[in-house]
Amino acid sequence: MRPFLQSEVYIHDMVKIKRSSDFKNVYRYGKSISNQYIVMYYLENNLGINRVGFSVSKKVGKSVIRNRYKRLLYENFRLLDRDLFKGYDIIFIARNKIIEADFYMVGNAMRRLLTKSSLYMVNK
RNA sequence: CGAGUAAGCCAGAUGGUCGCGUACUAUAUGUACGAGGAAAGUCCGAGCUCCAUAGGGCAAGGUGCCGGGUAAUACCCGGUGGAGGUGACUCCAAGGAAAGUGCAACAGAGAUAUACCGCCUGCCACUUAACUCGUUAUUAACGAAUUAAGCGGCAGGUAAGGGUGGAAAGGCGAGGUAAGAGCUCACCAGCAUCCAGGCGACUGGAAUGCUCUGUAAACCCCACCUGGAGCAAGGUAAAAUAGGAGGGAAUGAUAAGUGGCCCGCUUAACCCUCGGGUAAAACCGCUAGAGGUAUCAGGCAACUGAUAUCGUAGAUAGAUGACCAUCUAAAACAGAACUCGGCUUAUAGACUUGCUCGUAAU
RNA sequence: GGCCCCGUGGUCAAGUGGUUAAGACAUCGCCCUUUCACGGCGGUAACAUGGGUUCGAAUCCCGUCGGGGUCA
Repeated sequence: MRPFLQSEVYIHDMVKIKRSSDFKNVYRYGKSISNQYIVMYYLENNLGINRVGFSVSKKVGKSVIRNRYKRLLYENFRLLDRDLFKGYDIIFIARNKIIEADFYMVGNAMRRLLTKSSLYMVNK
């Protein structure tokens, strides 16, 4: 795994998972949790920061649709990231039913998953 | 006013808060720029890169009225012919079936030539009728010959008519004939030759000759075009047990490049020497290009030329989003991935212009 | 992103212009059996889609849609 120095990390920067091996690692060893719109995988990474990846299957729609829901997932995660415990790799996978949801419904679904997985600092 | 037809244009805007990619700098509360008309399908054509500076032959594939435009095209423009529409106008893979081969199910007598029915002629047999002759005889009977009609058979002529079929030997009329037939004639249709016009497709005209099924998005013939692969090409640095560099041997046989085959070309192996520890990433290619806009000139037009002016994405888990306010309600199809020219397909709503037809008024 | 292949009943599939689209499994009904299975008889059910060529198209040509493979 690539060395990642602590000094490069800014507090509110979003770090994305880019390597195929990282994705496979999370899928293989991480825990999964889901609801009707989203599937979430998460795994401790011992880096002190959160890294996030998004995946939208071709079955969801054409490229415009897929890009839009990736952005909606990204934007919602960006708004929630500051209230999360740090040190996890998280992957969100959109399910087919997500095309029925708008921005707020995606955000609520994501918040419920993060609360259920105890990553969300509710009391802050 | 209504209906229609053709062409063009836009593809939410403005403001605020948070956020993303690239470039730059004075390095931070920074500045600038940041998806489409189809970015799509990947159907054509090119640039570019590698393989011979892309070579020869066969095969295979594509295009297919004519002329022009273009880097090129299967695209575009103008024309010809055909089809549709009252019209504006639209559509057409539109060479050759008279070079040859194949196929044409079922139906039908017969499918590229036929003779089933029918019509006509001749011969034979039978029946009937008429008339004549002979024998017996009162009418009448029998026999023979001739003629006519009918039915049947045989031989021949015919392609008018029948009914099938997508298609049946050019159409229709008259003459003609035993019956018929382009057999002959008039008109019409088509083909060949000729003359005139046009760069040409083709158009017009007279005479002579001829009458030919369809199918080439069946094989084929003719004319023209096409070498293969694709930015995951390819290169730089780095690099192994498989990769690289240098030198030698060999010019046979083998393998690879070469992705239809053969020839040709290039490289490799076989030996010796050098150097070297990572597994999937980094960088280049990567955006200024057959570019856009305006004016003038040429051209019916597509387009071309000159001048001026503009600066316009470059990601690599892949950059444009979220929310609020106003515009009546912000919504259609849809996301660059090397680039460009076309085609095809998808598309809410809004706008502009030309033309045609109908109705009414003047 | 590039390149290529394939779509025939519920499933597997034959069919390369011509009569009603072959067959197997599955399914439905009847018979057989005390019942089930096996077996026998019969039925339902399809050329992805839109055009074109042709007298005639699952087949030939073009477009669209869907599915799959491959290339570092």
